[in-house]
Amino acid sequence: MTGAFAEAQLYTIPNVIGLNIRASIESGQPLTFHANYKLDDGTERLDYVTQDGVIRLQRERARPDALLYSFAGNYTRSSARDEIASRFGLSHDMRRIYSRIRTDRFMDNAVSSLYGMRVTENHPWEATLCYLISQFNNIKRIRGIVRGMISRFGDTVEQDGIAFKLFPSPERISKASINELMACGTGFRAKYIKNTARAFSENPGYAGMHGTEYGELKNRLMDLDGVGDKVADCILLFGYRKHMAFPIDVWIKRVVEEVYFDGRKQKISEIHGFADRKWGSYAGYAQQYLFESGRRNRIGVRNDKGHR
DNA sequence: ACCCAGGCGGGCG
DNA sequence: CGCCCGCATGGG
Repeated sequence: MTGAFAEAQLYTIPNVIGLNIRASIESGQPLTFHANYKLDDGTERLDYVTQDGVIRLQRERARPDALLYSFAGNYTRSSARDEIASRFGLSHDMRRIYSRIRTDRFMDNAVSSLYGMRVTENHPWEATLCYLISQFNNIKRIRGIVRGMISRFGDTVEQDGIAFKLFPSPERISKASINELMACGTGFRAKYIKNTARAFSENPGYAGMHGTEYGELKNRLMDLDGVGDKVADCILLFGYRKHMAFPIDVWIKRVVEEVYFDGRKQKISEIHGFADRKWGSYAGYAQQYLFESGRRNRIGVRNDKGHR
């Protein structure tokens, strides 16, 4: 895909201060599963597809506050810029967010080491498909499955004689057979994916429920096949900009128990209550720093002798 | 061989 | 409600 952009015109988004692209796309968010990131000789390059087209970003070491971009597919110069600005949360008030989540030494450290990492804003269907696949799975394999689904089921777009596969639509996924879905490595999740894709394609309203209140939207999402408490919170946080959502997976559970409860086991409901009291409407941002910091430092992971 | 992975649905008490 | 179990698949 990279070569196709060699002669494409680059546009500029100026005054982007303190965006950590790498941490934002390597921290288990939807772009982790299908974006391509490279750092060569001080230049960062990133490309990813949506249902609408292809986005390519570039940033040079000598101009760290300028995001350069190009696009293909159905994007225009301004719609591509809007996609990038929302995707990377360029309007997020990071000073306020950091002042609310730097509640203790661990969070202070996490913010320092991951400074500039954003909670990205992704399309609801994209987030839903990614986190349906994520359940009882690992990040490397999730990447393979999501990429496989893009190459098998994504619409083809041509630009300057080069073909691209876009992010697959719920319509196309709902029409795939269970066997076709299994062939991508989805395993027991194939039925969830097919049923939930059908729900999205039969009810286009799912794509535009950003205004619905958190609790009500969570209930709606948990009606979908394969969407439980954790996947719903991921969709709310990464797909609907609900920054109070606090997805609790095995990593978050371990980190919270280790850092805040001296290693004592806590119920999921207790951790939800703790996060809500401690970080409130910024809990989702706190979660993202807890998750990535805990994962990088393997907080609470036991070795083969059963010791910590 | 064994363990684990950004969990969930169904069945049971 | 809460708890427990099976679940596809591949990597360490």
